[in-house]
Amino acid sequence: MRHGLTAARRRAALARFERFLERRDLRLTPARAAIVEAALAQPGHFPIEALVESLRRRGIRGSKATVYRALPLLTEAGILQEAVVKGDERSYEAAVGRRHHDHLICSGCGTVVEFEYPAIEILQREVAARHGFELEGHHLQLSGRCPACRGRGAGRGGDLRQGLAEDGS
Amino acid sequence: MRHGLTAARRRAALARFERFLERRDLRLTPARAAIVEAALAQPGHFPIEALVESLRRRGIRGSKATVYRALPLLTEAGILQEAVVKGDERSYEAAVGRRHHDHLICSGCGTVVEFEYPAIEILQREVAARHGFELEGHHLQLSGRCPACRGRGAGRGGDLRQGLAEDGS
DNA sequence: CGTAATATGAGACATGGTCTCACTGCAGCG
DNA sequence: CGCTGCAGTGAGACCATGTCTCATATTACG
Ligand SMILES: [Mn+2]
Ligand SMILES: [Mn+2]
Ligand SMILES: [Zn+2]
Ligand SMILES: [Zn+2]
Repeated sequence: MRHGLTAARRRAALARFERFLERRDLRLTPARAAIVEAALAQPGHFPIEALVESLRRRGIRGSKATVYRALPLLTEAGILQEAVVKGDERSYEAAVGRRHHDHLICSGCGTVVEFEYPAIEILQREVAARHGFELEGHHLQLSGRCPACRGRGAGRGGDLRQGLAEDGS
Repeated sequence: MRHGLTAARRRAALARFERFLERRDLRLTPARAAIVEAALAQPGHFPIEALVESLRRRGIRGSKATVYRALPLLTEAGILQEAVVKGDERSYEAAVGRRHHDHLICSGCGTVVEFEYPAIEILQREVAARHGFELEGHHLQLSGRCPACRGRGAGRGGDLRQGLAEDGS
């Protein structure tokens, strides 16, 4: 029933988005709806460019500008969340049926591991409170050498570019 | 004796850098030394561009390329540390006589508050270990509304960040 | 010195992301 | 039903940060 599930997810996301937009006096236009769908259809972590590409492939018009304009909305609506920041390019991931989590990245092969650690989240809120801040968000990204890369030790983070091992789904 | 102090700091940094470079079979060239000095002379958090600018102003030649090439070295040597990532631009800060810390940024006015919270650091190591990673570094950046901006309750009320309550499957 | 390895500098280049602006489609009005 | 006002859109010009190239300059060292 993999399909029924994603359909449900999509519906849920659209509903949520609609509510969000209404609160903001914005409209759920065809373009925005298409972006939501395409976003949810992306696998695991995806770079923005992939989303734009995807829209274009689906024949649906969708310009870079529109996508970039929509992203903050989707994020604030809780449909997407920023995932990994690698150098200059940010990647996102769906956030609808998922619990919040952060990322651990291998500096050797690029593998990304997700982790969920409530204790850390709590301490973050604690820190913010201690400074009188109202916490809105955070970005936590650990980096190190994965088991595999540690084994083959040696070569200075070599250049085994892109281990798209990811995880996603 | 503000001056004696910075001088000492500078000497310490240079010594440390030299040791580091030696271990790596690299040389402490005039350019690299100048960059170290200029870096330590920067105030608080500074964007890379400011460092380049500073070198140029001191009459010392120092090309963008050289600075960018040196930055990872200074960082690994523990003389600088990446500070805040705001949009596309990274800023650094001196790390010599300082303890490691992370940042809390106000989304309203941009104010940056530093905090040190050992418990979080420990948990991070815990997470890495749990996944068999050898932790090399991390980036933690909280964002929220500072006391001042909260008071002035200005716009942007909306988005109450999604809590942990979720689920959908 | 002489020579090879290393480092530097100026600027060309790549690239993610933002801005501009003409245009479109639709809600509200007469 | 035509207007009209305006949020929204799309194509691409534009911008800024950071990377690469390659000719030149230093350095180590026999
Ligand atoms: Mn993730
Ligand atoms: Mn700091
Ligand atoms: Zn790895
Ligand atoms: Zn503030």
